[in-house]
Formats: sequence, C-alpha cells, structure tokens
Amino acid sequence: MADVKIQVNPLFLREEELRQALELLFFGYRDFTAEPDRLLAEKGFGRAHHRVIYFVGRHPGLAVSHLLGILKITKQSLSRVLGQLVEEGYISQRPGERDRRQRLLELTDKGRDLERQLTAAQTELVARAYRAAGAEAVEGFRTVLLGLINEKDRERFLDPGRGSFE
Amino acid sequence: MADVKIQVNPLFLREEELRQALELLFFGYRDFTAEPDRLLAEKGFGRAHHRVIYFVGRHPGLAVSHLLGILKITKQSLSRVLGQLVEEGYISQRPGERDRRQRLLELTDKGRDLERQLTAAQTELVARAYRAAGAEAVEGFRTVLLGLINEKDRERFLDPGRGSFE
DNA sequence: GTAGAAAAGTCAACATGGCTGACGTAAAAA
DNA sequence: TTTTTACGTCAGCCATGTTGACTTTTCTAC
Repeated sequence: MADVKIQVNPLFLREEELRQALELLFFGYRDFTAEPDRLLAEKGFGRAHHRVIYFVGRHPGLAVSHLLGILKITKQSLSRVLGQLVEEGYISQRPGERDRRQRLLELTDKGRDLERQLTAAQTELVARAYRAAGAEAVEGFRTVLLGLINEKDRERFLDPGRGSFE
Repeated sequence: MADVKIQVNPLFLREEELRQALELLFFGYRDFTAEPDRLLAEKGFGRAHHRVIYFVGRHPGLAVSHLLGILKITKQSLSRVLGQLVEEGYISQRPGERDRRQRLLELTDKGRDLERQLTAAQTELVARAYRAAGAEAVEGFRTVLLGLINEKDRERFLDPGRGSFE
C-alpha cells in the first residue's frame, strides 16, 4: 500500500527517462565524433575512413570480408574508402597465407600515425568523462551500452579472447 | 608502497579500457539507429528527417533557428528535409506571436504518429537494456554520456526546467 | 522614422558515403 | 572439373552534409 505513492505516474517518468536516454545518445555521439571529424576533414577524409583505419589498426591482418562484417556496409562503399587509404599509403594489403584470395589489411607507419591521432582525440574525451564519473559509473555505462548492441556483436565484448569477426 | 602492485601496467589496461569504450559507442549507436532507419526508409525518409521529427515533437513551437542550434547543421541542409516534412503534412508552421519573423514548428497528427513509431522502436531497445542493467548501471550510463557532451548542451540536461535552445 | 540586424527562405553547385546491379578474376572447395 | 568464395570494378542513384550569394519580412536601436 505504501508503495503506491512511489508509483505516482510511473508511465510519465519512464517515458521521460527513456527520452532522455535517446537524447544523451544523440548528443553524446555527435560530440564524440566531432573532433576526429575535424582532423579527418583536414586530410580530405571522412568518418568512413576513420572507421576503416580504426578497425584495421585494432585487428592487423584483417580480411576485407571481416571488415565488411564489422561495418555492415557494402563492398562497393568500402572499396571507395579503402582504395583511397591504400593509394595514399595509410593501409597496406598482402595476400592471405592459408587463403590467397584474401587481401589482409594492415596500417602502414603513416596509417598508424593517423590512427593514433584520431584515437587519442576520442580516448581523451572518454577518459575525462570516465574520471569525472568514477569507476562505478563506468561499469554502468558499459553494461547499458552493451545491452544496446545486437547479440552477435555483443559476444565479442563478453568474450574478448577471440576477437575475430566471421 | 603497497599501491605499486595495483598499478601493474596501468597504461595497457587504460588503453584497452578506453578503446573498448570507443567500440561500445560505435556499435551501440549503430544498432540504436538501425530500427528507425528501416522504418524511415519505408517512407522515403532518412535519419535527418528523424531528428527533425524528434526535436519538433519534443519541443512543440520550436523556432527554426533553435532547431538549427540543436542539430548543428546549415539552414540549407535543414530546409530540404524540413520542406519535405511540411509538404507531406508531418509538420505544420505558424508565425511567432511575439516575433512574426519566426516560423514555429509543430507536429501534425500524422507527424505525431510517425514520431511515436520511431521513438517507440528506440525506447523499447533502451528499456530492455535498462531493465537488464539495473538502476545503478543506468545512473552510471547517464553520468558518463553526459560527460561526453559539450558543456553548453550539457546544461540542458542538468537544468531541464528551461528546455530552450538559444 | 529610418538604418541595420535578424529570422527565414531560396537557388546553385559540390562532396561524402551510403545503395543497387552487373560483371570479372583468381583461388579454394566440392 | 565444376561451383563457390573473396575481392575488385564500373556505372549510376540517393540522402545529407557543405559554401556562397541573394531576397523578403520583421524587429530593434538610434
């Protein structure tokens, strides 16, 4: 009976709370990508290049099909961006040993440089937010975000042992 | 002295932890927008239309310049999208009372319908993640995301009383 | 009351980065 | 040997961002 008071208009609160989450994600993501976007624009690149550079840096020797799986875009879309990065010497390709049809991707020194710049801009922002929020909040942040991710990709975070993308 | 042990390779852990955050944000945001994107595509709209519909729904009577401030895009970009939404009867315009130069924006019934569909898709995803994570994690999620947002916009979340965008 | 600033809109041109569809080549797998 | 797979390419379309220039209406300050 005493509980009833606490439940005053729970639908409104829930709705507000959830809408706030949508906005936090919108504004948060917008600002999260703002600084890399500026750095990339200087080099004539866009956000698509960033994603490629990031994941190739994170998984050296990544095959093209794996990268397509991560990004969930078409190979034609990827090829435009990847082609530029290879041409301009940010990414190198070599045939796979076990499967020579594959072109395994790696960052060159130049690519690694750019990757570090871009990642630094974002990690610094996140590090500030993490420090300000505290360890417990960080855990909560990770838990909730993980819950937004589709199950298949989620596994890679829960089981970081096998970092592969099929 | 005893602290030293705890600090074994703190740089590596920090780097990994921060990179994980970048990826959580990337995958989380990607999946967060996936369902609305599909709904919108059916109507020939895109994510830009979603943002306009969302913020007009959230702030009925919003002026165009305020919307531009929220979205941080040019008025030419907005005008294309907004023009379609007005033309197709999702959004209505009326002159401001105090300032008749303004065109205050509001959702029509049709617009409200679509807004509800889109928001429902996202709030359901977030609600699932919130339920699975628990109240404490939700607080942490909000705190960290808030920390990613630039100070000016952040105020609007901390002080929800005045929901205006100058 | 007039000058200037502000709110909104418009036209034009361009870039990025998604998409589909069709087709080609080399290598692996059946 | 046939079929499938990994990768690439050409061509064209669409959505959504940009800059720059210009107009109209209305408000504000002097």
